[in-house]
Amino acid sequence: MREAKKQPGIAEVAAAAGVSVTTVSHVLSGRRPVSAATRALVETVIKELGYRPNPSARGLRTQRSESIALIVPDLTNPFYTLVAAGLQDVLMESGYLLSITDAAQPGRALPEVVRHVLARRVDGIVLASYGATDDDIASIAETGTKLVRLGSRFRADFGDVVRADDVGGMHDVVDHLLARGYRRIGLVNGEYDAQPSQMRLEGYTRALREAGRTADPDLIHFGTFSRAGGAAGARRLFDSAHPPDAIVGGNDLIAVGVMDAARERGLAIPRDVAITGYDDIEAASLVTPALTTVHNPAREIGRTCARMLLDRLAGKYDDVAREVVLAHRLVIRESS
Amino acid sequence: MREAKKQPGIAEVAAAAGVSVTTVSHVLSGRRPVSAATRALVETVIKELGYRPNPSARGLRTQRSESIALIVPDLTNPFYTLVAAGLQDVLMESGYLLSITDAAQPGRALPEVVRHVLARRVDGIVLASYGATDDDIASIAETGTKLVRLGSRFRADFGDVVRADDVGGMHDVVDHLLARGYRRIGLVNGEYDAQPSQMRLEGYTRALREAGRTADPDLIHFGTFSRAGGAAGARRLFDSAHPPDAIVGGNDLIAVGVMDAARERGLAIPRDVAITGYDDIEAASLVTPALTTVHNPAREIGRTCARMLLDRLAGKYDDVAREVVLAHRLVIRESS
DNA sequence: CACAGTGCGCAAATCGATTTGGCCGGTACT
DNA sequence: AGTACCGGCCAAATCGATTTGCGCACTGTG
Repeated sequence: MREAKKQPGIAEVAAAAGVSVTTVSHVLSGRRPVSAATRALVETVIKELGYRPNPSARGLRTQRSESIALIVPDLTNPFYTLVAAGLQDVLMESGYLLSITDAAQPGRALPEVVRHVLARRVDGIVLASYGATDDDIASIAETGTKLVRLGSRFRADFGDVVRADDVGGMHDVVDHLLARGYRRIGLVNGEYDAQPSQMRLEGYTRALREAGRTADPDLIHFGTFSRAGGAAGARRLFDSAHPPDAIVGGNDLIAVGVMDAARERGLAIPRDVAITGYDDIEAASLVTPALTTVHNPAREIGRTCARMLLDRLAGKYDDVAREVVLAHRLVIRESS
Repeated sequence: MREAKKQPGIAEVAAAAGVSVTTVSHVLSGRRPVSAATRALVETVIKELGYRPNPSARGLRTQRSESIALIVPDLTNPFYTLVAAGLQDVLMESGYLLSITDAAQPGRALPEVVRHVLARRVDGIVLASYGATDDDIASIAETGTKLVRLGSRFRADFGDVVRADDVGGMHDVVDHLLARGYRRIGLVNGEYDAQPSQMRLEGYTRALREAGRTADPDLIHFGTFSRAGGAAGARRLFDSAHPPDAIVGGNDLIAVGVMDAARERGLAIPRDVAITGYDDIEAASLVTPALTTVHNPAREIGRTCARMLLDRLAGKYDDVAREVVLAHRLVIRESS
């Protein structure tokens, strides 16, 4: 452990360059013109000394932390890691710090997490957690922290929204199954009050309706967006009076759980029962048989969130909230 | 978008409580005694006003940011997300902010990432990237930023190290394969200069040696810690003069790639060839056949790193660097 | 009664940047 | 020639907390 060398401050730079601290600040921020000669001089001095402005001092004065927070329901869900990577793509080159928190742990529920990041005075929040209540959103809004929500229903007073076209995606899945001749199509979904669940349900029922069929409530199950949740839901469907010949999962993790359950029952996939997922996480192509699913452009979603947040922080778009809907893509593999 | 309400400062709190800002600060920090009555008064006022100290102001004065950074080679590797979750477990309750960066993107290589987090004056860094050079480490050390390295070889002047017992883990895997009667055991490993690669190689060769056999260099391959890398390495081994009857992968992702390659060749697992992984990520239990692997206590590793960093920041242990080695556990499934 | 000791609170300096008002010399315009 | 303007720089105020030296009032002791 070597000893810490004291980092130079703006005053040292100014002294070494023979100018005032004001001038140094101006060449850094470009808020006022500086002659080319002076600018060059200051810049070389900065480089020589390895000067980096102290973010605390800057933040104190500007009332900005140049950091944004990502709040996800579950960090181990690969979909969200990809979103995080996409955010990082954009944020790092803008010098922003990205902090990532999941609200999946006991004692680390959403209100706590929100308090935590608000206490740190982040400039913006990307909120991907369905369980968010109006109170959660309100507590963010009243601090003036910019907010972009992921995959939620748009509300003008709740900030921007970035989401994929879940309704359309699920519609495509069901269409595909119908085209393949499956007739009793069940749905094992995630949390009932989660927005993605609702939108995927909507796509499912709409596709059935447009095909002149109607959804059988016995074949619709809500649980959690997890492998265990999928297995539990599938068992219930398999045990019903008229078991399904196809099950669409609310996401890929659920679909994997459905596969577990199908195997327990000795059902062959896709002969006895077809199974589909949603998101197209890495694991979707790993399982056997490979999972038919809908590709969700997670990384692009992350990038889009970052750009919207940066635009907002730059004062663009004034106060009109926006909604961006990204395209999906059906990926047909072996499970259907 | 509601309008921002101005957050109260310490001065408002002091005024409302009828005391000086000093006193408020003292009840917050406990650095000097405050009478019980005053303390109670101040605390209720703080709660009423919803006061939160401004981290920039505090950081400016204390020269601490109360934030730490995690740098991983690849955020989409589930092992690292679990480490991140473990860090978060410990850090959040201490009020620290965790920022997570991967160094996997073009234009986002390790030196850049290190510069980025150092510019943000984080208090500590958890570095999980093998590719770290001495220069990278030195640039961290000279800023006085505390460092904990993950899975690297211990060096007293490079800060603390937390790692799993990779040598022992791989030893167990090979022992297990030998016990099952496999005789030509190949190794498809990750990056040659990565520490985990080296330690896993060591466990592999040592186990063979102790069994009175010697490692055949034709059966050892270095590539990348990824699915594609695993497939490529396995193809080479399968094409060699005396192909292996078992392949141990440097990690689970590699093992999955090896499976891909085995399937291409029409080899049955584990009859024609046994395959093992390392880390025990979620996907290891998803693939068919389920993967024999070594459970790596990722979350616990993350927690341990966080505790060590916090201890260091609290000034414990002075300057003596420590190494913590965590236990592993062989998980036998269907692929061997 | 005087004096040392102690618990508690205040005023002011400080951290390192940004930002604003103003000064100075030179150019353009009338 | 006089006035107005402007580019380029500086000095000083400011952001919101922490920290230090000091003073006040009260207690216990010789």
